[in-house]
Amino acid sequence: MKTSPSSFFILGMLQFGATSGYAIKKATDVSMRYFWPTSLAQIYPELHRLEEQGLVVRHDDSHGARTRASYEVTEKGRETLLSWLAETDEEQFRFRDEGVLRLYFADALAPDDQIQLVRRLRNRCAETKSELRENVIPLGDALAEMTGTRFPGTIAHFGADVFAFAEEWLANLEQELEEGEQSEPNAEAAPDPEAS
Amino acid sequence: MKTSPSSFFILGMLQFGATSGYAIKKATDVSMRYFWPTSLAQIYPELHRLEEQGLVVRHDDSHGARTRASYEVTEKGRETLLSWLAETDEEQFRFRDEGVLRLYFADALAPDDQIQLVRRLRNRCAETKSELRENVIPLGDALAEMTGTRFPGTIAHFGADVFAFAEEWLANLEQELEEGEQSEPNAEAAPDPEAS
DNA sequence: GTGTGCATGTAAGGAGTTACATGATTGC
DNA sequence: GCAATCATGTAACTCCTTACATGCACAC
Repeated sequence: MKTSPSSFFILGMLQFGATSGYAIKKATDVSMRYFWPTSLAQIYPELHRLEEQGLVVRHDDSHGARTRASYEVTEKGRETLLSWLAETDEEQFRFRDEGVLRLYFADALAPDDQIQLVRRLRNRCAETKSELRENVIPLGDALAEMTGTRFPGTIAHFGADVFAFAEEWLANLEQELEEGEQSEPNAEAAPDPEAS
Repeated sequence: MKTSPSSFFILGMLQFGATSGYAIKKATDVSMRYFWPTSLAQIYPELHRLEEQGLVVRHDDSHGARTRASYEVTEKGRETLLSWLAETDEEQFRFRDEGVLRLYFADALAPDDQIQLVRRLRNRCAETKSELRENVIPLGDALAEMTGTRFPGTIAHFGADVFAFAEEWLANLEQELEEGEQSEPNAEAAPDPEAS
């Protein structure tokens, strides 16, 4: 069984202080929802695999009749995580999004539907941006102030700013499409927003 | 068998003029590599499924002893594609990237290694941006001029601009980390670049 | 007493990848 | 003659999701 990015994700979350599978899921839903969504059905088997590999040890943390496991990262686990963090062969960005795929084929739509589609994509960017600004960034900033752990907040800022940029870009595209429709029904391809 | 985004991708590429599975793969490698990468092992079975569903018809286009299939989108296929394009329930953005995950856990690294990591991520953004500007955008622009099909070019511009933005953002972060390391070895969390 | 949240798991299946397997044609 | 490209597929495997299954604890 290979050690995949998901394994490192679990390992990293444990080192950040989440002790149980359930706790990892809770923490992820708040701060990593947009960057590394995960499910309990993936976390639990992964924890078992990490234990088999000796990267974590499992302690029993049951309260009365309610079972609870608490995991601890071993020295080997810490080393493994560190060497993964320092890996120098960064893979290519890949970014599979259904909305972008739709936009790619948008020439098949009527001009009005094209505008609708762009508007929906823009709204989606705006929602994600707002969610990050309102709920995730404050948490990240608080974490940085309390514990000095700053990168979770950095990621939240990064995401919010990128989504804000995408939102603006799509707003420009939307306006262009609207103008094209109004004034020149058979307009030729106008320059794209922020063309380089 | 459900009609997934990948099915629509194949369907859309056929309507754009790619006639065979191999041709779809070639076209994808050029223009959609960063947005919807795919493999032949996915394309061929998908084409068979689309045929079973009556969304495409297969013609034999063999040249002598070399077999070649040529697919044509049916009326039903066109309708299915259009109704997918016009769907109004846009799913949440999700964006799973190993590099971003590393950055999330970067607090575990020494300051110098943090800078190295950010630099690698920035370079990766820069490479993707350049590849899009130099190779993909010209193709998209040419397509728009020759056939009026403009959105493939729009996607290329969008991608290039977003990656350029991310590159700049990471450059700012890198500079901040460098300054923090030089002047204040025990610096508290500095404000993130372009903080909102 | 009932719903919400805590807590841990398994089963089934879809989506996507790499590796394997085969063979024709074209250009050097 | 040989390599690269055209062309089509299958097998095995990983990764990830949804749905299923179970049960405790606490607040209202």
